[in-house]
Amino acid sequence: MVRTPCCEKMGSKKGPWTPEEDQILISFIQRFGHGNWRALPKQAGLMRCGKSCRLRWINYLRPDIKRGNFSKDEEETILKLHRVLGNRWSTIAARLPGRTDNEIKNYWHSHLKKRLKQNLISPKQQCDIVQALIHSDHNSNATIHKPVCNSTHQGIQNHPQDTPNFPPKSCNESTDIASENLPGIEGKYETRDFAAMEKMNYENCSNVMEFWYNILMNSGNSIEMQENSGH
DNA sequence: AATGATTTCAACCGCATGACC
DNA sequence: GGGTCATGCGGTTGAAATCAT
Repeated sequence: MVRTPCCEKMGSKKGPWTPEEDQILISFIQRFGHGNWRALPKQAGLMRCGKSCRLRWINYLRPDIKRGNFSKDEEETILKLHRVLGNRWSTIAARLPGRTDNEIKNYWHSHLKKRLKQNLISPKQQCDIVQALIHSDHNSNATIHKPVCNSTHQGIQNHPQDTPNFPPKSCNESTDIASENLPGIEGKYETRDFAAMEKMNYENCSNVMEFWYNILMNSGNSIEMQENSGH
């Protein structure tokens, strides 16, 4: 399949945004919103492609962007979530209000990456993180985010791309699992999440906690665990 | 002060996915 | 069912800033 380019290559400006361009984009979005990014630059009178406008808005111009240094709490949150989720920056960003996936990704590569190797956590700690995720989701009515199946029995240390045979070849169809079939879990699953689920057999799990824990541990076996354990 | 090395981060690129026709 | 479009995501790049010598 031949894809058309996301924007006209000819005449589309690249490189750093000027304050004037920023102002045009902000004014336009404040007046008309951003229903169609592809059409936006033409309508707003910007010599940029829609993709560039979208990125500029999301990563820099949005009014709710929190700028400045990361707090200790934010740092810890990123570290913990990364252990569970891997390089799923947008999922991590969703839990840090005002921070963008790009910002977190940059911060990770420039500041936090070095700490990863010397800071592996135990399965018990992973379990704690999963509990925290689930409880925060229950409290906020947010969607439970899906960790990737890339852990080892030593604790999660690999990224998906570092994991051989991941995702499994047998799970290549894009299968959505409706929330009604997965009590306690909202939303759809990505293919690789389904792959993880297929591996550990969801039916063997008695609760959400166990389900996530099994995914994290990349285990085909059920484990004994009670939701809210330790409380 | 000069300069080369390293770090930071905004922006770009290519790919995946879902929606629509 | 297949093609196209629109969007979102993660990886990468490269210019600017900062640091070390």
